[in-house]
Amino acid sequence: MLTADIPPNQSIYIKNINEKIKKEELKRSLYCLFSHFGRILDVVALKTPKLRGQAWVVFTEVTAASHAVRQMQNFPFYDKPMRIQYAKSTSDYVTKAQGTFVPKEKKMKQEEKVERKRHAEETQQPSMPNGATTQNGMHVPPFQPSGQDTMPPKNILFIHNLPIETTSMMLQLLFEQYPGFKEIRMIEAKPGIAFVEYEDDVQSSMAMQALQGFKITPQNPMVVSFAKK
DNA sequence: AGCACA
Repeated sequence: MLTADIPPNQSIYIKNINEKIKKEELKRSLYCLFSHFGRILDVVALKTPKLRGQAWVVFTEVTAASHAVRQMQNFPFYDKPMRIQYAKSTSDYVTKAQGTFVPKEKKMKQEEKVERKRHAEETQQPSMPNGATTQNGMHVPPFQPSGQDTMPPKNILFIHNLPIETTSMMLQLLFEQYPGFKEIRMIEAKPGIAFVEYEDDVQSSMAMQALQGFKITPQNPMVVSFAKK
């Protein structure tokens, strides 16, 4: 089946994942990397011979999955570009929630198409060019694909739009929550910006996703990008 | 390349 022919699904299927990454770390990383697209219900990764190097991320909303498929396509993840498609079937997590779950042995023949809900979900979504507001009322700035046509991933983040009274201690409290944190660098002569260094670019990406748009004061959503060379 | 949920 042609990739483009797979109908939209709230679960995405990711392949070409670096197989050296341990399952639990992989799941955590995927969760961090994708959580800003929407609420994630489940992340599935198996290391069996047939399923290694692949994973599924289950969102609550098809539109979140659509954005993830487009914006994270080819994102360099542990040194390999992710290849993302919609999943071919509905996650057990959601069929269980819907009460339509069919246990493994029985689904030899799953012919009875559950097409009912399809068209309602395919309605094209305006692809948040100016950011979006989430269910909990938080404003999320537009996500800049950080791999391909903008800045390449880097272990150092560039932060701007900080309130001028920001101190490196304040930033440290925020950024040290994410693994691989090394240091904050600020320049006296240039208030409102900072550099944050992580051990590698996967870890810096996680922090970027997590803190993108974070407001130290209500007026200043911070803007996080990869530092230039 | 490979589409699962133990």
